[in-house]
Amino acid sequence: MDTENTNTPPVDFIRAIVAEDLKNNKHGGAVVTRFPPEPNGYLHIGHAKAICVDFGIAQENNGVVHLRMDDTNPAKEDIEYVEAIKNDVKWLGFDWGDNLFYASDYYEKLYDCAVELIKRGKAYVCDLSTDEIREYRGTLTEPGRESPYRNRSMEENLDLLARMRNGEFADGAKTLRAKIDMASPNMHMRDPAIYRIKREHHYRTGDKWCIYPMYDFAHCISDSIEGITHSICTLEFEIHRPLYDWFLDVLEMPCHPQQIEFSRLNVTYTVMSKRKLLTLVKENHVNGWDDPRMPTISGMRRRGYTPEAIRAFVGATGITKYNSMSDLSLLEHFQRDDLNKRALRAMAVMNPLKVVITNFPENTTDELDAVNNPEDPAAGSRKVPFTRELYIEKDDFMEEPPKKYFRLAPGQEVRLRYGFFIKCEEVIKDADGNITELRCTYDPATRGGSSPDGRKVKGTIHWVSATHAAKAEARLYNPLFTLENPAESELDFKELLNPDSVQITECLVEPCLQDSKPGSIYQFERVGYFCCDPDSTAEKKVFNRTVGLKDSWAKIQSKGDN
RNA sequence: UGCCCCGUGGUGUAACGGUAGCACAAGUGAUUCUGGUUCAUUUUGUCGAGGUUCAAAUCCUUGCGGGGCAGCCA
Repeated sequence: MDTENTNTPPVDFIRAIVAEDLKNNKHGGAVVTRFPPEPNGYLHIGHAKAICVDFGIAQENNGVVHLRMDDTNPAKEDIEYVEAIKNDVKWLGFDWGDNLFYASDYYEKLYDCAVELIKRGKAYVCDLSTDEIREYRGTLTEPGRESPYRNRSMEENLDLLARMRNGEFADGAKTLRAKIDMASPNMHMRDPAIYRIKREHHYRTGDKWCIYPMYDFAHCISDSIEGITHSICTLEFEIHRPLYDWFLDVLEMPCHPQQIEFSRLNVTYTVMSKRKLLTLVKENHVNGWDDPRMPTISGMRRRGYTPEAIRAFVGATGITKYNSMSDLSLLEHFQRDDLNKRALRAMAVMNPLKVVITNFPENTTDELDAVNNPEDPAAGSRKVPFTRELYIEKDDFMEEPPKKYFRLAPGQEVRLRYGFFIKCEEVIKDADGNITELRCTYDPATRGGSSPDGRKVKGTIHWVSATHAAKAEARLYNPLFTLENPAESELDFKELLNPDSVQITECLVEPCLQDSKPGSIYQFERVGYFCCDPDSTAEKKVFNRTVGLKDSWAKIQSKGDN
């Protein structure tokens, strides 16, 4: 029974195919998948989906996953990328065990297959140039013409291929082509090239080869060699499937994996094409592949995204066969969901406004208890120093507050988180009328945050001690990844990388953050989730904002404006 | 205007001829020492037209719409 033509429901259609194959004992009960990136760039969130699918399907069925570097184009590939790929896959939480493979390890076998193809009269060496081949290929609506070299004898083809390999011909002078059907409505079946001459140093095989196999030829055979049962890939390879099957059939390979396609992950506001990401890196629009603005796995890691959140996002996004655009807010949801449970809380003031507690003694520090994570009692608590001079967030004070503003205002009382109730008594301004300082009084009876007389306060704000706070740098990436408005066709980097894509702010953080290590993630209370960046120094920590907290006040405000 | 794939709320996805459900987003209310979290609750959908059937998101025909394919890239 051909599972392909059975009416499987769209969701989990891959699972359905695998289950059917298992039921029919198609591969002797085995499930072997593979994740086959080309090491020509860093992995991005789109690859995360492929990784989750490949590993997920295997794990569900007690199968194995091969990590295979699809390195058949020496011009683009590099060892740096293979290391990054391994690192990122591991970080995402997947383990390929000993099953690390390289297509370049199969070059000899692939060559033998090419010879075999010639012997079976299914391939020929063609002398047409690139332009001529294109011309002979025909168009989408017209059939192509056969190459004048199509009917060379087997002996001549064998000899020519051997000489191609020996480097007797110039780059591009000849190609080995599959002999299929120049009139096929599928352009990929019109005698596709399977070997090209390319004198390029390969990062693994060096200069051993001057001919390299093409994807369509190398991929199916690599799959077959490795005993892959289900070759899962993205939709754009759908039209390649007849060719995938053709090679394996003609060569009568003992293992014939089934290629299954699903749709790529697309996320709003982000550009996923490796070519574009490479351009961003190469032209220094960003600071490398792991720039926190990049939608790469390494960029997201540096930004503070967690593997758990990414996996949950990918899981929620589903597997289908139609192109879709997933909302970034879904990713952010899973990120908040994960971090809310795990991230330690800390107080950090992004835009400081000085507050003097006039009735608090000078040169005195009160050590207050602060809960590290209200969602996780096991996270314990810490001491936060409270002094006469503090900083609060500028936004947390309004001289003329609109209705429903719960924070500090002249004569109004708020709670300092884990601290005291304070009341604003006086607003100090400079000559230009800018607010420079607030003079407040505190209620000593409210130590810890609640009043013995049962008095309620609507707002709770965050703060740091002016004498104990540490200076830090906050990097706010807005709104997300690289792009404000990803163009589909060509990149206009000036427009894409809006000037606000990084906003660097000096901020003040509570002293405990001096000990934070790169990679550690905090929730700055009422501000957002921040990840300590490797750029941090001993004196000054750098924090990348992962994602902000939900802000219902912004909504209230914007509604008021309308 | 060739061939292939695909159309379910704003978005992403379920429902193998039998009650169109879930999540995100949005709205409302409650709780809260984070305007966070949590809880409750509301709104919005089968691309159109025919057909088969007791019954269609599902099967058929057709129209419309979206995507892919003319690298010696993967």
